[in-house]
Amino acid sequence: MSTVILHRRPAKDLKIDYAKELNAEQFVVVENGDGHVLVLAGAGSGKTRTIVYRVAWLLEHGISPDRILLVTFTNKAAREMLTRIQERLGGVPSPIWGGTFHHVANRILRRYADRVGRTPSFSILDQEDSRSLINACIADLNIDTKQRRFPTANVLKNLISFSRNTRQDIADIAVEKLPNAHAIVDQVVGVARRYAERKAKQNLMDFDDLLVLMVELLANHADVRTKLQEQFQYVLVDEFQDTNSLQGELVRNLASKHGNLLVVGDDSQSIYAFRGADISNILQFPKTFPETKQFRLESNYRSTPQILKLANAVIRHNLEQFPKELHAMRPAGDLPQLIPCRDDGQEATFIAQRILELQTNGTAFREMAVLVRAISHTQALEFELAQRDIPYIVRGGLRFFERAHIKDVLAYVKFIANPADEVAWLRATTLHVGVGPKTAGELFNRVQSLGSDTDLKTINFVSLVDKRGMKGIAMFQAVIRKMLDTGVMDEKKEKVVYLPQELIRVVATGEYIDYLRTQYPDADERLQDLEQLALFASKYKSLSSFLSDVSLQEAFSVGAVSSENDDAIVLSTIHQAKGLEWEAVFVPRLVEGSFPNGRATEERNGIEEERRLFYVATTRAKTHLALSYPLVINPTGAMLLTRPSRFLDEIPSNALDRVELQEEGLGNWDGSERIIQI
DNA sequence: AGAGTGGGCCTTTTT
DNA sequence: GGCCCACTCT
Repeated sequence: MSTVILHRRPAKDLKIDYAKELNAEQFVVVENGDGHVLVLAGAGSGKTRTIVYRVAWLLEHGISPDRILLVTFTNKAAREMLTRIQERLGGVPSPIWGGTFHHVANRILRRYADRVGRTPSFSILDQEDSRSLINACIADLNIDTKQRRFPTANVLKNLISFSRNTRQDIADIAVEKLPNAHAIVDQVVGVARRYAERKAKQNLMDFDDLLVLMVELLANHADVRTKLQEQFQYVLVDEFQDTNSLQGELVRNLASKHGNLLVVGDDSQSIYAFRGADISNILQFPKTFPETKQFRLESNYRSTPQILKLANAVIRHNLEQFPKELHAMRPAGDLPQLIPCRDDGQEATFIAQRILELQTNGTAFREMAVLVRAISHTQALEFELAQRDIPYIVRGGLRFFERAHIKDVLAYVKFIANPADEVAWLRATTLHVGVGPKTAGELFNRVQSLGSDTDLKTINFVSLVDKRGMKGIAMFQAVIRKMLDTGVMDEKKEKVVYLPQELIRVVATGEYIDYLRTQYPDADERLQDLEQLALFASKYKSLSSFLSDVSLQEAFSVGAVSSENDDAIVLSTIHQAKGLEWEAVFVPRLVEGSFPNGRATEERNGIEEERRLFYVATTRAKTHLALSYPLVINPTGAMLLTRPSRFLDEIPSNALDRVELQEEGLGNWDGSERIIQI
């Protein structure tokens, strides 16, 4: 292990007075962040602040920005941190390597794609793309999906993904997770293999490939490994509790030359086990690196003591965790409320009224959030908010880049970027009348067999299909030709380059408009989305960086594109609320089956993860917290009686303010309840 | 045979 | 509200 000696400037040169701007716990970390460092940071303890100041400290001590790797859970978090650092230091000359694991891996893999069996123009599959490719593989292998209740592409995708992220054998995972596994395990393995082959052949990567191939790149190519290990003098990882085996391996590897690996996390907030997150990364860290310095951030600046008391009371029921105690630094506030409601409609009414009440008392809409276990739980509330003209933004669920029309247009663009991409081809061609999966697949194979060096412009697609598909394919080809016409030679006269914005324009101003109008009643709104897409694309000069960002940025959700600064309530899944905070937080639908989620309940350690989710949700609140549940829900038509969430039983009764809505009798609570007219 | 359409059914979380 | 499947049309 090599030791790095910093060239420390005298303290008077520093722009930031670290000791003054940080509390003692945080300052110790910033000052002693060299070597292997584990920071156990409770909710609201200034984790982000600590990382920001640590990076600023490194920069102020002469570390070059490009030698710092800052891995965060979302790209948004990385952007925010880098912005804050720049503000504090008045600009940073060259950029820091910051972003998600997938983002960083993508950036490196573009450079070394040939080492992992791809070319630099590889495309990235999102979950829907993977699903359709897996479906194609199932069809390829002539598997009878009906006879033995073969798992759907979605289930298979999750199995394959889980096995790769946890680095376990797909057959073992299948046996563990599928009821009838033994009869079909060979077929499952076959699909997984075929899927991998087709991705390689078509120059595609799914999200997991970014991590797997990155780890393989380091393992198998000593020159690349040496270069990267040399480069990254300091590696910092946020939300370490949610990293999986591959990600743990990746940072350990990258940091091994200089030995400066600082990880920050909170085991109580680990909520991604379903995607292979391995809590032992954080629990075993001190054992892996015996010289690890351990620090704790236990002062909570975010929430009132009442809110913390509630959160702590519930999380205490989890057995597997680091012992820790969060101290509230804020003065006392109101008790969190518990509101039983007749049904989800009344629950929505209550939340809407309470939102207006809070706003009247001076809390801005943007300072309020409704956090749900599943995005579908916002339905009744969305209806209510719309009726009352309360502005809201939905985070979670379908993202902007996953909407059908956006993906349609991007399919054309992806095909231009990577003509071997069959997924993109299938999507774009089958939009046309008379062209289905069969015609599209056969045509694709014919086009590919003409040779990869054949110019797309000169191939006549139409001559390769029979009558029925001709008209549609002719239209498709016309669009492709127009797109190819926008290409220009790059400065070095080596290859043709395309501007993403121009490619989008060609598609979105052509026959696709007619398709939209016949297909969707809200075609006009969708056309506006396409304009937003073109606007977003105008920031990019390179096709591959545009397409990478489209795939890897969690980005804005639907509707949030232009209203980033608007004053609106946030409706979000708890997963997407990670790391964020609001003055007022509502957690509705606290019934068994919804939260804790019914399926999670059956999984191993599922309840503990649900409880951590509850902990994350409640600790987002600064001042006001309202928990509610409907006594009846109406999912498909049949009324369903509910049972209140078990987490509510874990809260001491003196930690809650039980509210009775006075619209009709809601059962007999004791006389201590407050009554609210609704 | 393959494309298109209408009815029944379920709905976790994400890079 | 979206997805899968079965049925009908070309």
